[in-house]
Amino acid sequence: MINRNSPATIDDVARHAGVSISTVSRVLNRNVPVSEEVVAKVEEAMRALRYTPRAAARNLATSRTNTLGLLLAEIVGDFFSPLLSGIESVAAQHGYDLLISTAGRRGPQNQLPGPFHKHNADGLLIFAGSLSDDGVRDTHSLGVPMVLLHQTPPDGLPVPCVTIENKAATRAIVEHLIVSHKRRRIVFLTGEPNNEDGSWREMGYREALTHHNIPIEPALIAPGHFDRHIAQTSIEQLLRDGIEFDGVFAGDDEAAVGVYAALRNAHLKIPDDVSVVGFDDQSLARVLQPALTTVHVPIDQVGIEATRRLMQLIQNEPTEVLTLLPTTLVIRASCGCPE
Amino acid sequence: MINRNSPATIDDVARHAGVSISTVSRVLNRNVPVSEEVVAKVEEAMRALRYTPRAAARNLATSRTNTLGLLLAEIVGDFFSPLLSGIESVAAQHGYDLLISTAGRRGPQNQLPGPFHKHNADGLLIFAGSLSDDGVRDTHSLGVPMVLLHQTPPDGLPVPCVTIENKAATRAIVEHLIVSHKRRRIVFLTGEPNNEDGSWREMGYREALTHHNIPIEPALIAPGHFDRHIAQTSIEQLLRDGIEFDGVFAGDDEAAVGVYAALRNAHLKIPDDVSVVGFDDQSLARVLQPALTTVHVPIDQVGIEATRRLMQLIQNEPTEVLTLLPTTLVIRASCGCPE
DNA sequence: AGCGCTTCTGCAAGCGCTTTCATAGTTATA
DNA sequence: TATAACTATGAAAGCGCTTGCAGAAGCGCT
Repeated sequence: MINRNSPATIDDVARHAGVSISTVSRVLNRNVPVSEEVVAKVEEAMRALRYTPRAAARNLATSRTNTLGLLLAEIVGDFFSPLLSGIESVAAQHGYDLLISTAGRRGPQNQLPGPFHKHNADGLLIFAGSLSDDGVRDTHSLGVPMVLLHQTPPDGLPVPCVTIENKAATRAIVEHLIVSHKRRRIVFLTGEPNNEDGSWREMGYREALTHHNIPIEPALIAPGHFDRHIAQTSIEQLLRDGIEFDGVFAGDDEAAVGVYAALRNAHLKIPDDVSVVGFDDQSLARVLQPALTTVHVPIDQVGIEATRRLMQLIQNEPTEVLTLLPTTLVIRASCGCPE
Repeated sequence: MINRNSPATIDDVARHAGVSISTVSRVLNRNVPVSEEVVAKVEEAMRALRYTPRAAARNLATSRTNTLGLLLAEIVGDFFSPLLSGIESVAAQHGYDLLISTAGRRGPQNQLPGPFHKHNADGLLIFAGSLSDDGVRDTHSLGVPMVLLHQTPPDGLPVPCVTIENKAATRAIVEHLIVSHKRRRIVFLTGEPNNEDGSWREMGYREALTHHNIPIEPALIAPGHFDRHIAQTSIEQLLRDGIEFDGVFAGDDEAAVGVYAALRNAHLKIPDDVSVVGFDDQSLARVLQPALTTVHVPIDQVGIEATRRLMQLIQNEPTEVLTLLPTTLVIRASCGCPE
């Protein structure tokens, strides 16, 4: 075997097999008939030379990258693995690779990060909080196929968006507290200011209260930011301020952990003294004692659906602009129901 | 603005700025002096045409991809986010993008998956369970820079490996059970058969027992596979078989969740009746009641160190073959210590 | 003015592949 | 048997960028 320094190219294979490079290319792509005999020869040559085509060259020639870009705010939490695994599976199914990048702690960017500059990925998946409205507008105007996750496009731009049903589920879980457990003073822990999921959940909360003629009390609305420490601090503050409450909608499960801690430190019993509910149905919801009543979010489906939409976009097929995935109530014990 | 269908190329920029494409390239790369005046003209042109260079063309010309490949068995669990976030941060620092692929449920592969075929990434990070020993040998012989995570290379191949200290930490936590809590019949839940972390932990367990003259009882060693359901089933089986024990090393925190569930169902008190300890210090360790005594694993550091090693390899700098990251005992309440 | 330097810029040759077009070889049809 | 109609293959022109080489200025010297 001729072990040259640099890896084999299509030329080497062609020479070894005694055919032209066009033929090798055709064996590689199988888009045009090639005789059995030649295929065998070429494949043998490829094996002998340990040939693998170089992606860059194909990309340049075809002006396609077979790569999807995933842009995230940051890589954290229970959320992330199922989302990514959903995305990866669909991308792989379609023969696409996945390039990942984060906006990091700098917050939403106006510019796409380097890896995703135009034509370095065939399409983009943009997760909430990673690209500003201006950035979305800009990228869209460049004609890059993209879909937004957990974030709606600005100005009604026709950019597909995949997210989950927040409002009705929140309303349902809060009404469960009101109707089944006779709670009247229910704390609402907010998401971060610009978080759309959080805003919708707050609307659901308000609807539930209003529908049952319970006045909305600003003192019961405190920051949670989907963070256990912030949530814990908020609850401790309410307790210290002597504000009474008999229920808590934590914003999400992660925040519920903080609520549990604050309540435990104050020697308050869940659910006897206070009902607590979360949102997301993360794997820790089952682990908490008492088990957390929450809303199940099909986060892997978000990844799957978003990637499907993106594939359609790339293939110029029509696709829905808004995909709202259903969420479902998961009653466990923290609301007061028997386990 | 001339809005042609296809995006601007370096030629368009050169024409617009009245210079040659070489000059544009040099402005792009800043590797050769270019006069201020020309730089300004070119940058203006790039802005006007919304030019962004095409990665494929650069890659082809330079025969570098500026991309790192990350190969995983599957994307699951608490493990994954910090690992990836560590990797991503170092890669980004060095100007590298991250391409992700999973071996999926098919288990370790002999072949690299498509995206990573030679020269489609400048280097590879291979996580335990994603590439077989043959695959590692093969890829290494191709001269692809690579580092292994949580997996040692076969045949003492000089492939850098980054993993964590398992044995001493396991021995320490088991000895803690023996010495501080007078446990004598300690269950060991294993990892999956070929998991190296699991094997080292088992050695640490055996050492601890032997050192304290406690006979090793095969009946106390059962499968845990770092999975809460398998762990729960194993504990339930032991209980059903009437095998007595006063302590459990669960293998990892995830398995500890299953142990908690089994014990709770059997109305056994942790830590009064049985001490339970885990490994990893996942975020749920603090959430369990009682809080889980475990071993802290710096998983983000594994990602960071591995990526650093890979960068050194790519730059032909010398690098360590084995990096063993330290783990530390985290005493909480599940062993019997006061919280 | 002429010389050698140094700086900056342009020319042109690739990088490794795909793909159009033309051609040689085969088979079917009249 | 001549002709049309395919079929499998090859030649060659790109895809958009980098970079070695050479040439053109500009500079300080002699």
